[in-house]
Amino acid sequence: MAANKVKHRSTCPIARSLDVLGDKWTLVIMRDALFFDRYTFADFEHSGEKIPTNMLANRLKKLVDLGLLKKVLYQQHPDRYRYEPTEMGTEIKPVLKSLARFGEKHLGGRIPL
Amino acid sequence: MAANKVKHRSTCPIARSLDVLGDKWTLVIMRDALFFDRYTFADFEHSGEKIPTNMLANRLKKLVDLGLLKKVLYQQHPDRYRYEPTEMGTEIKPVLKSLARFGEKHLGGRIPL
DNA sequence: GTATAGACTTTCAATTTGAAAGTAACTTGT
DNA sequence: ACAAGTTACTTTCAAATTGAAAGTCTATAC
Repeated sequence: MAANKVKHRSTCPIARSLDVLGDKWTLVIMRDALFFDRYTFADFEHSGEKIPTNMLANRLKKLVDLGLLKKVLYQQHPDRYRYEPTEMGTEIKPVLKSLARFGEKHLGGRIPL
Repeated sequence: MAANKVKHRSTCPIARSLDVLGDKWTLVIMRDALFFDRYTFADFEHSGEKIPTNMLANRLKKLVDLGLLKKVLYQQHPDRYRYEPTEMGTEIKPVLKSLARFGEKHLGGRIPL
């Protein structure tokens, strides 16, 4: 499922963004990658949001297919990869920032730590 | 389920926003209410995204409970209500705009019409 | 050879979603 | 008066998704 193979329900750019980002986990993973320097599977797994590992694996694969994250080899024997934001991935920041503003103002959210 | 009764998975404002907005339909409804002057059940139903009516009813209720939309009587005998954005509801606009930007740039989205 | 680590994958029950049909309250046309 | 239409849902139920838990795989360390 590459970015250009995603099925979109309409031509609306908002609906299209929601087709790929509109769920409970995808943007939380991007938050970790973009703002909290989390890169490995275990990093994301222990981010504090209790994402199930099968969901995490599924979403990481989706994000790589979409081109928002890329796998980078960081160790051999055994080969291990980190997930890093791509150029396109960094463009999710404005979405996360607007969500953060809304959450801070209306949902009592405070940045962890 | 009033806004202050929503269960949040963490204190992170991004995760909290996603707890209430992170699905396929919620923000599409806010898009219609905020940018396309759609107000009635039928308006939302026929917005072109083919939202099932049970999902629409469920999400409208949730959005009213959260305080992002309010029901306004627009006709009597039978009583009929329109859904209008609240002050708080208008603060979703930055989220929608950032999603629209991303969708336009990377997902081939164009505003319908 | 036993244990540990990291990164998943599998299994399966429970929850959510969506397609379709049904209900309810009232108005309009004949 | 009665049938048909309008608006706004609600119900039903099968299919898809989610999530908790356990299992797998590859390799190093002791």
